[in-house]
Amino acid sequence: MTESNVKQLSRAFRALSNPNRLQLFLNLVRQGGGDVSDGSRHTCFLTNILSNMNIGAPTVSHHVKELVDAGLIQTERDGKQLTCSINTSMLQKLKETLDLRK
Amino acid sequence: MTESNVKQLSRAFRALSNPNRLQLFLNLVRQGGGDVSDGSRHTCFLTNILSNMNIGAPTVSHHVKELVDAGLIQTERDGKQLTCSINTSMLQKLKETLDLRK
DNA sequence: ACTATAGTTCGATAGTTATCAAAATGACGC
DNA sequence: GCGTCATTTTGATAACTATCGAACTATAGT
Repeated sequence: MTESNVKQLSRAFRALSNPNRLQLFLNLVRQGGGDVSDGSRHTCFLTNILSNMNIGAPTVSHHVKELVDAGLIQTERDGKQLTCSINTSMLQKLKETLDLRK
Repeated sequence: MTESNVKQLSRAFRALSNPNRLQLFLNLVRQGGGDVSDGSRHTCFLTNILSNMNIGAPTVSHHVKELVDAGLIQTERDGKQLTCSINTSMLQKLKETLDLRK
């Protein structure tokens, strides 16, 4: 495992290390019902999330950016709103990292 | 998923969110060759780790404590040295959390 | 008891992070 | 172009973290 690989992984773990951000991410992941064939697309409605969680819009925006920077999701503007898609390959990498066998 | 569950998970992710600490943890995990039947026991030789990594003893000690507090490992004194065992059920939890199918 | 080795605790510091309120941007419909 | 909704940027602040050197504790061998 190279040093830069470790850095990348730790960055992703960091993105999941804040309770609110993890909750946000899990909302995305669990939300399912993706409108894209590979099932990786989920709508990400910041105001919606906002009403479910106890944090302000700027903070949500910040958290989304962190998740993007960590390579866990991508975002795309869709009119006034955002659409987020989960980066499944990064998820896979994280799971493999946590695997004892191998 | 309860709020306290999310907190617990985010805590574990946080423990893996520092490159040096993640490297340390991976060393333990990959080290294998456990001397215990379930394969979950690994020797954790802080001075050894110390020479492989570029951080001081107090810092290593701190990182180990963080991993313990996060529920990722347990430690036991064995003479002058430490023995660490991986908490496989916590690893399992983390992997499940990252699972899209659920 | 003395020494060497392994690890921990303490105190300090520089850097990072989560959060907010306020202001700014972008998109849409009228 | 104006108002409104959704999100972002900016600037500030309080809290947290990684790291170190120095001092400390614990264990084992002589």
